[in-house]
Amino acid sequence: MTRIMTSRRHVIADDLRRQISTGHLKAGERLPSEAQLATRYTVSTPTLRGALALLQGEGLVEKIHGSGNYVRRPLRRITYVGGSGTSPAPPLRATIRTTHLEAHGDLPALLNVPPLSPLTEFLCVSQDGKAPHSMARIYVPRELAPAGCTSPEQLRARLAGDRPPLSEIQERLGARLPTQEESTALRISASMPVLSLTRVATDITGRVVEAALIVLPGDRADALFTTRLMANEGTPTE
Amino acid sequence: MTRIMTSRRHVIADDLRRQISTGHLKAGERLPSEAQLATRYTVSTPTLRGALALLQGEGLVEKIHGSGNYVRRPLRRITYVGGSGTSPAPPLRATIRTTHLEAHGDLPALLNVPPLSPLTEFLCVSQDGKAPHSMARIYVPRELAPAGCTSPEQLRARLAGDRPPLSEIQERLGARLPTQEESTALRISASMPVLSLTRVATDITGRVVEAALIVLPGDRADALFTTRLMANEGTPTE
DNA sequence: CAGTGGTCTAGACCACGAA
DNA sequence: TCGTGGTCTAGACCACTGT
Repeated sequence: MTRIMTSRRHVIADDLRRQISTGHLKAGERLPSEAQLATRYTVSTPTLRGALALLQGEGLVEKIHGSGNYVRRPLRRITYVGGSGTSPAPPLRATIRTTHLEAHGDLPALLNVPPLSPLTEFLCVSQDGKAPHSMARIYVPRELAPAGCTSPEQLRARLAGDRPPLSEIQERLGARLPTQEESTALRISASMPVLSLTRVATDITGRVVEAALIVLPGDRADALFTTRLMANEGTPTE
Repeated sequence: MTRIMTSRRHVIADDLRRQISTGHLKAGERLPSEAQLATRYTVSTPTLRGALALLQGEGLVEKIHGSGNYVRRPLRRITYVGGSGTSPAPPLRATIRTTHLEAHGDLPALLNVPPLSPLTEFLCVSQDGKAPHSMARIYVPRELAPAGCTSPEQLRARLAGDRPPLSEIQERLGARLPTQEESTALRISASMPVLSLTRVATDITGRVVEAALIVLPGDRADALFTTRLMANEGTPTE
């Protein structure tokens, strides 16, 4: 149908894509300046920038203002494993910032606490080498987060003791474009989708122990859920 | 930081967004032509189109080539419920096309069958009123899909009888931009992310009974997974 | 400072949709 | 056919990065 959609930027993008995939342009390498490329392809700069925007949207090229366009290094994929109540990827370094705040916005409903009740937030940015790989905000009722807890792992370990055990983990996933903050933190273009994950953990008393808002870059992350069915599946009557 | 990013298209987009949210521009209504809007805001057409592209990316505006820009109707959200082995949304009408083909590409690995083995594909596009809401390709080994089965539900019902019961459902989710086919079928812009879901159902003999590739539009769909934990959670020694 | 990308202009021409 | 959006040009000027 609309298959002959061969605008100039697509032709140029195809050519650059080929040069990248054949190793003619190597990972990390800087591309010629946009002006040079525009001359080479005999197009105007907006057209050439359109071609680069396509590649940027595919995660093949990273633009750095004032510096140039760079071929992105191939990225290790990460898989978020659902249902376990643990954060994205164990073997990654993470930068954690702890903040005390009061429940506002969606948080009271998420955590099932009154508005303005005290919470502790852990802002975690996990790294894989130099590249950021995920960003998470973890919220915990403050009384469950003893002072001195600087990471959710510490917290979980400390809570494992005399607290009622967890009973349910609910995870909601969506796809959207990143906020400006997210695209900066994850070093992705504003047009790269992110997998947005909201995880709520409830203990057997029905109390919400933790809510996590996790953002994973769409070009190198996915989420995996495995459900084992018991031998009682007769008619799944909704 | 880069908070003073007030380019013209952002100013224009903000103004149009406000007009939409205040009802000054009503849902379904056609916006003035791009030329008129460009004159009104005293910008060039590429700049105005940049503003519309922002709104389009947010799902507020739908462009129809040759016809105009329209305010999108507010959309009913749909939630895919994971772990149940059923397709997106029961109360929606679906258009189904059945095709016979041979396993190729990723399908042999997904279904754990030899390449070129016969499969049946169900292409399901579910509708909510006039708006498409999801798109799914469901693959079944052909010997499990008796002729006359024209829908996965029929199929499931027919298989419920003497077949070994299901034992595991694995669901992998990612966020990405739609293919051209998907953006057309789902009537979303090419820059609107989709939630991509791959579901594989295995029976207790280890045989893959069904693989489904499901695409949900990011602006009106999410996926929900609920995990009930048994009382054996000691130390998650991962 | 020089070089880079970011934004914008004021047109032009083409492709599509509806009457 | 005519009005719509889609693409493109050949510049201009601003903002950022690195030396």
